[in-house]
Amino acid sequence: MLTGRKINTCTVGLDRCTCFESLNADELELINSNLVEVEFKKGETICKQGTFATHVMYLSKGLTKVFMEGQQETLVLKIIPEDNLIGLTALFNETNVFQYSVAAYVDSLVKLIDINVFRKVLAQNAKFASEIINILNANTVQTYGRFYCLTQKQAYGRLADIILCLADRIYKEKEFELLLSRKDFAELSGMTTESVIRMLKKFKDDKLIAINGKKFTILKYDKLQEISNYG
Amino acid sequence: MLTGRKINTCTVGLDRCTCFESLNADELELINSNLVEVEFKKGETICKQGTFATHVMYLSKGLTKVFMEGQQETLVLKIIPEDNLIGLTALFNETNVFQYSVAAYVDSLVKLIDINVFRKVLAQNAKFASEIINILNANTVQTYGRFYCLTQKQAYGRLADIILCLADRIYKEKEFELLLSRKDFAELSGMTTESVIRMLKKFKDDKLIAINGKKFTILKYDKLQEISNYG
DNA sequence: CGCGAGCTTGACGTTGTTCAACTAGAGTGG
DNA sequence: CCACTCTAGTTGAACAACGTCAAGCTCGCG
Repeated sequence: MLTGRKINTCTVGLDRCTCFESLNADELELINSNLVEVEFKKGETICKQGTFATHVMYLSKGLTKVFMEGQQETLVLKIIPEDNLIGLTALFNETNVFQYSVAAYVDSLVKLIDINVFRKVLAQNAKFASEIINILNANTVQTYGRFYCLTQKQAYGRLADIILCLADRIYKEKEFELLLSRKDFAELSGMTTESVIRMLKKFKDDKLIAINGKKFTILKYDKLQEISNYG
Repeated sequence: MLTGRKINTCTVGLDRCTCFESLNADELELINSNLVEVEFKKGETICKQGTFATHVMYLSKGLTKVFMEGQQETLVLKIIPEDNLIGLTALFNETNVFQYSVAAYVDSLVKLIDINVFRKVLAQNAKFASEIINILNANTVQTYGRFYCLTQKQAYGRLADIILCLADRIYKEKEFELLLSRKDFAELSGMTTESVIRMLKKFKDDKLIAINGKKFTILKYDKLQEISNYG
């Protein structure tokens, strides 16, 4: 049986990351003096699967996707909204290589923190380390949820899921301007562009949502929720 | 493009966990004096999704699966072999509740470590915390791999994958006695029992593997690898 | 010897993909 | 201001991969 909270596809990390609050002045200074802020345009790659990880990143503005690239298929692991850390997984691992790529869905601002500085602070501040463990665990739980959805739910359920997720956790409005192309949207829900379009149309015909170009409006939240739960 | 290492379904955590080596005598003593060892029979539930997490567990003997239970579907997140920690995800999270269940594939021995004691040691020993972060990250990377496989590869690829994984990482032999039922095996490869059987038969007919009841022998490792990569 | 759980097989259905064609809108250059 | 192109979006028909269902089989065990 399911636990109280429903499993959903929505993998967006924490609402915002507060871990830096446990650093003392010196540590903050150390981090800040080894930090560069970089702007990425919509669509640009922020980090590339297989490259050497030299920085931990903090997304101060924008929206990004974390994804794995295979021969032809790509899998979106999660989406990361503002005020979250990116690339923690590369912190400690044998290879020091990014296991995934990150790309900007919209114009984004990223702070690059030297990975060794980050490690140093981790090694000397157990409170901070605990916070990081906290973040990693929250991420893992989210990923498990998405994993479940993408493998066990069928397409209508996944689509309903993603729509609710975007409304609830990204835009925080029942009506929103989807910044993604149909292709990106399809990738995110783990299906083909054609399928997304057909299913969106079905939702539209059934009056569950209204679509006007890129503008989405959720009309029957409960019904979508039901579809998402049912599978 | 894929990075050098192939993505595979094999989610088995670290080969063995060495994190306790970074504890000092007092800390070890603290952990050990708050530790109970429990035996679980094959099939028994070690921890249940939705219950309150009171312990971190260490699997000293056996083989277990970590899985999420939905309405009817269940998803195996990973399998955990001997000498690995279980339930780290529950360490810090708002709800303190297990997001997944764990069950024994075979008779297993589990050490239960009081979660608060574990937290205490974490908070005072940054080196230990780093080790734990290391483990969490290794787990995450493994899970991402499995996530990719289960969503992007088709059934033959997944099956080939699992067989190779069991041979390489669990049994460490090209010939092994599968301890799982066909049903468990199907669940692990993310398909139905019937499909597993049909596909195993195909592999057998193609002389890629030999099957004798529960005994599996890999005949053409390279070919299986190819199928696993291709999808 | 007979029972039952797990295993195996076949026929059939469903879901979602693939492929190919068509449309609409956004820029571009004459 | 109008072709012209290019890309994203949309639609339909055919198809493939797996799942479902129902039936039979096997083997260990009482």
